Amino acid sequence: MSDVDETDHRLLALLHEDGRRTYSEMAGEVGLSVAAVKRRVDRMREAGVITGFTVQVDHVKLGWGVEAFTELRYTGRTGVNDIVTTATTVPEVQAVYTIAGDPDALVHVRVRDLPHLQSVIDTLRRAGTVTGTKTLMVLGSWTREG
Amino acid sequence: MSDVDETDHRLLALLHEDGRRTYSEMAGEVGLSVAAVKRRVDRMREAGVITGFTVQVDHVKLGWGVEAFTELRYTGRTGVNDIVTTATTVPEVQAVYTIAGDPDALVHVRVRDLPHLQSVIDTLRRAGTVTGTKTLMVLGSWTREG
DNA sequence: CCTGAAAGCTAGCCCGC
DNA sequence: GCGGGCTAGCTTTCAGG
Repeated sequence: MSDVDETDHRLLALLHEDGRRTYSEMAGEVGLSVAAVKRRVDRMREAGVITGFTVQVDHVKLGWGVEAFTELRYTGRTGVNDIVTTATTVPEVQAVYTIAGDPDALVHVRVRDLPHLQSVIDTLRRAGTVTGTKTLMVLGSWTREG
Repeated sequence: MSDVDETDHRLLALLHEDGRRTYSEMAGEVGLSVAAVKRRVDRMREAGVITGFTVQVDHVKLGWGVEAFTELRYTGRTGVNDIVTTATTVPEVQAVYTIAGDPDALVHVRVRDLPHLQSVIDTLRRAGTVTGTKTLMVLGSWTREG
């Protein structure tokens, strides 16, 4: 398995705060050489511990100010893949979580406004044999290190 | 407001795929000079459209293999801030969403195992005047660009 | 918005422990 | 296996046009 030591965790924490930090800056923080830091980061990418780097965006400033979670319930005949496949093809869907118990899935969506939300929910409702949905409107959110 | 044009959106999409992409690579993609790309990215950071850059991590490989959403319900006397403050001080909490209606909040947690999950839920339950919780265990997840 | 040059960074070596 | 130091080439940065 992946052998991630204390120094690796510190590097991950530094990259979590700022994914564009330079190797030389991190080297100074953890007390290693630039080459050693690069080797550790490369190794974590190779091992799949680091899956990538991304930009964090304020969606409200881009006009996508409405966020919601929709709980999905569907019949026993509907496979999990049907739901996930449909949901992932809807661009407004940010994430899909399959759940043990009730509901069967939780879908995180981000939309421009309420009519837009309604159309997305309608799309989800038509996926597979959905027996019911319940949508939780997000009023405010806090994300670690957002 | 923020004036984000088509080129800016293409830059955001490129950075979303790979937050460590170089300005020169993006310049080639959008057909601008390196300096022009840097100025646009700097401007978006300044405007708050870009809030930061971060690394994406496979938490399962780090031994945090259990993920769940906990719905919280609390009394009218409990302020939203009480819940959010408590939740954000719990390191296992990834995100807190305050919700319109029922439940009052949705908390995304990531833990090592089930006993660990139980202790986190107990902590949340003691926050403010929580009247009830319902935890949705995540079996599988898909995240856009995860 | 582009060009150009200096400073800084990255990526790949070799070497020692 | 781990680390450090080096260098060539690229990237970033900040003038100026």
